[in-house]
Amino acid sequence: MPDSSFREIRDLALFSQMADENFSALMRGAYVQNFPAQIELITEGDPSDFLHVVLSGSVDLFSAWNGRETSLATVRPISTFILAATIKDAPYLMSARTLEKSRIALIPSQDVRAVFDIDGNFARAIVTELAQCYRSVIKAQKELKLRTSLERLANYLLRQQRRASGAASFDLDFEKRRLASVLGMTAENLSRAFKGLQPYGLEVDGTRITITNQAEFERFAKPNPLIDDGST
Amino acid sequence: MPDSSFREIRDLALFSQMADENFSALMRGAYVQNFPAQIELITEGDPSDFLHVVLSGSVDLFSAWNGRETSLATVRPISTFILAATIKDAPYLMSARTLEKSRIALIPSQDVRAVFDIDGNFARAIVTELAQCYRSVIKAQKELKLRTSLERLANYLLRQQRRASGAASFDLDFEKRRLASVLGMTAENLSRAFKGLQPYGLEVDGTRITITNQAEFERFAKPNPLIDDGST
DNA sequence: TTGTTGGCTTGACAATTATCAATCGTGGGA
DNA sequence: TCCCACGATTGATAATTGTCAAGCCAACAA
Repeated sequence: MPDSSFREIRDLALFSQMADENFSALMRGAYVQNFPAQIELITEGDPSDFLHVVLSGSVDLFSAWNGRETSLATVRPISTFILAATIKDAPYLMSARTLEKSRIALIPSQDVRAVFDIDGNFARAIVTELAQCYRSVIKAQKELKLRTSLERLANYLLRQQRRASGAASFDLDFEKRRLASVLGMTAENLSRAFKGLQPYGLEVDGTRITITNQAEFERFAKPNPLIDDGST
Repeated sequence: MPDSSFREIRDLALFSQMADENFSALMRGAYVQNFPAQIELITEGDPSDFLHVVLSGSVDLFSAWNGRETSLATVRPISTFILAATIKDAPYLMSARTLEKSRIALIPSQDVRAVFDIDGNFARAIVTELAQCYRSVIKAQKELKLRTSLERLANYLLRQQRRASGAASFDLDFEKRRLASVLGMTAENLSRAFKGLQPYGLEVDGTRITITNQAEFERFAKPNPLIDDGST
């Protein structure tokens, strides 16, 4: 593994506090690989052989049942995914595929578990990470059960706006078909939802979003930190 | 705190491996309290002052937004809740209320965090617990996004049947109004969903459920371990 | 016993969301 | 340049789910 990747991973909160020798032990069995777009990295139900770290590009976590499919999350650099499966030595609950050309580090799960058992700092960092992940999913669950599709879209746009430094105009960061799946609706409905938000101060031009009436838009969306705040 | 409660808590996987002195430190600040039914124990948004342990009775975790409310989970003895908020020292994402008369142990969150920092075994046990919780929510999320209300009910009944030792007849363990909320539908729709499952081999008499045609019922429900298995 | 309460059910209707088919528009390859 | 592929959009329609109002029924208290 090249030193730069090594460094990037070490700087993650998950790995930054662990002992040098343990980090080295983890990296010994690890390797970095470049994947083209649209490659299925893992399949739900498979045993969790590797902890994955997205170094560049992006990855879609999704799941299928009975012929249907839904996107559950998008992983962007630099962060890990399927940590819980790795720790529990349990099968993946989600599949993963690259959305674009991506560089991914693979760390053998058994090494992660071994180091987890001997390195208290690593164990504590994992706790923080898992608690964060858990709370994110709870928020997603609340959003899905408490909001209509129009409200979910409106609040998603507000979150996206904040990520894009808060300006009235910003771009969607992935294709609408996938956004629809993430928000739990069909692509057709997403199209209509964009239309449905226009009376509340929204303009859409392709992938370009403009919130023309911030106050009115927020009055409709009713964002709530206990659902929409990414950090806490 | 009475010795018996002490013992029950110590036997939880979360606490069983930690050092005696650390467990004692945790218990020093803890106390047990009896609550009547329908008492709101915590409110979402409040700071997480205590880790809660349900010793007897049962607790409903729910959330509200914009006048709507939904049940997210039910906690039964003996287990903890709001562990993630306690660890992260972040506000509760869910409210909690007793469903019946309940005995609950309260452990100051700051003590939990303090011991977490010094006891590696405790930290590791927390990881296991959080990973478990995380995977449970992911499964709930998949169920909600991939299944219709009829399918959710059918699979819920199969899970309930397994919990009740697998016999064809068994009882619902909570009122239908709450079941509806847990499954993400209205009480009226739940009523119709029960009717809608009759052609697939279901009989309902009040709270008494009988699956008259197990094979046909499962053919409809299509249970999947990656959504419906409680353990993994 | 009678009356009341609260949960459950039912029917009629409305809103939301999905499905299907067709069309539009853009960007890349021949 | 033209054509194709693919995602996005639109319209028509159907399925699903929610809302509102009324009625049913069992538990409970007076």
